[in-house]
Amino acid sequence: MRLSTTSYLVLGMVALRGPSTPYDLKRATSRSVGYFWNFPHTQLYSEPERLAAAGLLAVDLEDSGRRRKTYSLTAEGRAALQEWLAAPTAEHFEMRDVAELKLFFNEAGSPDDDVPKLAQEQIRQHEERIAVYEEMVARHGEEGWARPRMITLELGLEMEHAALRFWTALAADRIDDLRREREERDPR
Amino acid sequence: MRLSTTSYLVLGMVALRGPSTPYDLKRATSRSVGYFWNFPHTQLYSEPERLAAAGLLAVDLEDSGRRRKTYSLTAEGRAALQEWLAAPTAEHFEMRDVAELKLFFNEAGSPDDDVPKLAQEQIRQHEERIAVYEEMVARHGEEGWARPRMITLELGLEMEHAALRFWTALAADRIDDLRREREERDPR
DNA sequence: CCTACGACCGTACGAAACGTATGGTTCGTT
DNA sequence: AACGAACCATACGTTTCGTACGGTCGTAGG
Repeated sequence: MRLSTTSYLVLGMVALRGPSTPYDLKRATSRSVGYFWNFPHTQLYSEPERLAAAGLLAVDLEDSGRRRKTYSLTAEGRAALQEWLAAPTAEHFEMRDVAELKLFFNEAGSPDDDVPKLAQEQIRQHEERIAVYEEMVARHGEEGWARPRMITLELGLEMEHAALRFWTALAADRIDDLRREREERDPR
Repeated sequence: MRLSTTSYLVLGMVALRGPSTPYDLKRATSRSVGYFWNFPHTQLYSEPERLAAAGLLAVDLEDSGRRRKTYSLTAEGRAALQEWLAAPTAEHFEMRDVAELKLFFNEAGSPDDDVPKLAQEQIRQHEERIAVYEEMVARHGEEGWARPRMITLELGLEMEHAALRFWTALAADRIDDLRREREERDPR
């Protein structure tokens, strides 16, 4: 069976947390690995099933109430995970940034300049995300998270600051442009 | 009909370039907007068809040889694009970074430390991408590309540098760690 | 010319991912 | 005990994905 990156995400999560239900994974991923590997939560129900069918996870199902399924790592699962971790990674990260797209197409048809609004909102987004990350750094620092997991927050922060710098500078530029235009129309 | 971001990407591209075939779009996007909105090239054959059916693009098909279809923007298409450009953008960018995932899961099961290799390769990737972007800045500067399109390159560069800084520092840290371990085992 | 070959171009198709919408479960409150 | 809010699980129709194949064109050598 063909394993996707999301498959390994599931294996990795179960490896880190021990036996987990899909909902456990959902909560755990939504505030960690979900930030740099985007996916819909329904994958966390279907994917473990596939992995169990392939013998990489073991299922333990509770037959009353919520009918929770608890998945745990098999030896094969652990081996597959390690193999993936050890394998070379040629991929560059992939991005999907609507705001940047809009910026790119900006004067393609828009008579009025939508960029300042766009920049404003992006600045808000990135500041908010930075706050989230910093809060996590503080909290998990206390909790003594393992190094590799802490460190990914640093990368997140670097990226966010880069984006924030960009949109901030862009907004400033636009304001300068506008002032300059105004001065040209009506000098002094 | 429901328009996706990719739909607007197509509309935007046709708006910028004028009448285009899917293959034109493929070449044009692969070295520009494709860097911050990832998608498979087959979309550039199916999506314009959908847009044409919705009246947002007009088709002109050549009936011999390659049976090329040339799409151009209709008034409705232009209106849809402008509406989208003017609409507020709440989204934060989305990322998919395999390397970061591997870093996150690192000691989850790996007896040997795969991080230095991982970092090494990521450094290579990002340096390469930076070179590509800088080459584009130089070339398109001469060609007099419009401002908004030039400026997205800046964001790309900011992001790449952020990632590069991160992986470089990480690699340096690891080397320090290893030296420290070695010294502890065999002081002096 | 004519043919062969490599690069260019287009699309079909099966598999996977997506995301919404729905319905059941649990728990705390009154 | 009845209710409501938050919690949890999944079904299902739609879209996206990516590979793999087949046709077309330029060109270079015969």
